[in-house]
Amino acid sequence: MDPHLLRTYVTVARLASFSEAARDLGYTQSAVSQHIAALETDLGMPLLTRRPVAPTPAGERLLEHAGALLLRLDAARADLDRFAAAPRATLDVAASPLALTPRTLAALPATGVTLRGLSRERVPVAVATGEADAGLVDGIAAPSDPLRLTDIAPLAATGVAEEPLAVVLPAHHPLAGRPGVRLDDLVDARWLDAPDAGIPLDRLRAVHGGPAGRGFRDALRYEGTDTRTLAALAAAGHGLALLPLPAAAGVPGAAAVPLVAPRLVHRVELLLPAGTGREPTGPVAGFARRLKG
Amino acid sequence: MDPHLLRTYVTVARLASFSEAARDLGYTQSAVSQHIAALETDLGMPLLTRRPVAPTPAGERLLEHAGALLLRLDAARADLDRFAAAPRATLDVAASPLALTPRTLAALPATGVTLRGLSRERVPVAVATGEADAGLVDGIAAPSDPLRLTDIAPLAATGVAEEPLAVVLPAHHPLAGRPGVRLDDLVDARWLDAPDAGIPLDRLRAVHGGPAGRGFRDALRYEGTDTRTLAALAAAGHGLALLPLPAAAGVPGAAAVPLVAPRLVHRVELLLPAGTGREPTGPVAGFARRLKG
DNA sequence: CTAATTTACGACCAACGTAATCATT
DNA sequence: AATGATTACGTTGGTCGTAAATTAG
Repeated sequence: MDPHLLRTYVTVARLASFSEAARDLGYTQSAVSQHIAALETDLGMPLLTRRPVAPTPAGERLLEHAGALLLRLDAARADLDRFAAAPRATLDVAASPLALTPRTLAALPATGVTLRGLSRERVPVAVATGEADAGLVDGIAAPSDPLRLTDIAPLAATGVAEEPLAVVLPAHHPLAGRPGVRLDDLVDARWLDAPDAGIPLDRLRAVHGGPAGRGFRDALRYEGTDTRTLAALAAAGHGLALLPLPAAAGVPGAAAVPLVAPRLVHRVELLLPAGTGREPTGPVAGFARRLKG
Repeated sequence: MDPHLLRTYVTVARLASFSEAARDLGYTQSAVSQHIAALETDLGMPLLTRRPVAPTPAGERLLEHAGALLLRLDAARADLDRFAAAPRATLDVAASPLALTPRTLAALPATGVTLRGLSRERVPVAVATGEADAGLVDGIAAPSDPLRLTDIAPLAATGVAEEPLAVVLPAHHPLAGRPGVRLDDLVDARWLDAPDAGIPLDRLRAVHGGPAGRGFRDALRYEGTDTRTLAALAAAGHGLALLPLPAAAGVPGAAAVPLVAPRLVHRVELLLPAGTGREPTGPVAGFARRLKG
């Protein structure tokens, strides 16, 4: 269970080839073979089938563990490096698309900022591994409830914004004129599945019916990150979309109907590296202060 | 950042001595010294002060990471071992004290059960590291909200019981006759701090006022795990206690007043190792089925 | 037959122990 | 002075690369 062996293993599994992995890692193919053999001996079970190279069921299981493990390892090193490093003059912010509201954008310093748009899952990773100094993630939750983030490393999360949710539907939709809509009424509707631009459908199913929750069939899947495109798709009748009310309002040809039940909000949280140490300094501190204050 | 070095490091930090750590780990003191030196060189900063041996600020930070890392490592190995192991004939259940309700106890098989009482934090660890086949944890949460557990490894959590909460107070207390009580009314009261037997005070502060929440001063700290003792302390006027209503009722000399605001419940969850693999078999499966069904 | 993994073997490096040295109380 | 951490150094075991053997498509 040496991290080196694990890193080799995940690379082999990802590339589905010993030789490719060797090239990728700067090893010889023989070394890779020995790594895998060592792991399989250590754990007492085969992890990969050869020709074609694919993880066995046990190997699949190991992949989950190994990924998280290596991530934590990188996060730990990054955190310690950051601990000793000189205070930074610039600010790298990782943000999921819907986390960029007028309010969060206004809090960014005027100069020296790099803004990196990432998917929701990758924002905490970027902060933990030191690729970003701060993160902004969005998600849906009950009012004043924290977001459920996968905790890679100890990160401090602070809520910085909560806004109502709205369903975007074509202007001619029967529910378009209503002052509010219940999620129950839309279980059987066709939805747009846009995990990066909007709210992922499985989150909807989760907050609604639990894991066994059927419903919320997807009509069309949009893999981009542009909210306007998503709203346009909804306006064109390709399916319903769930967006924060401010983002949903003012789309031509579409109506934004606030979601009134269940009581959910769109929430944005600020992610900063860990906690027990001293307070952040420099641009990060200013950014955090403007967001919280 | 070799796990061996990390394990040595946490041991040295825990025992505050190179020689003691060496004895504990079966190394010579020289080897321990070299391990620490290697770590400090690798990370480029001192981690421990010598004479007395104590972690530096950076070392403190590393301790957090290292603990989680080593735990995950153990969990991964245990999970893989379990994957290959023959189906077990006995059942080891780890449970926090208040998770043992009549309902959960009734679901235990008649024979071949070992029940291990642990603190709330240690139950997930026991399941993840394979010390237990299943876990029962309790905590407070909003109705039908999952508990917030530290995720050591991928564990499947299922809610198995939710019951109202009640404040235990002396029979002569002014609020004793009331049909219900609000937490707001009790912020300034003296509370019993019994993290293992009852609800920890910081959880109360967290659900109430957030991290800065003052109030809920502790009058007496009880470190045992016996709920009857806790109730007796409350009856004797040593402070208030928060318990699940069934556990709080029927205590001589004490009144149990249901908590009506905020809307919180005492929740018990069943913890099973990971998910993506096949379904559990043997006694674990029966236990889980009886609890869920 | 060809492409790719495994095995054999030798060189090198890293890890540990013994023992001497150094530092702190 | 005594306790305890560090440094020096020799031995051992493990890791990697080269190259030959083997296997599967």
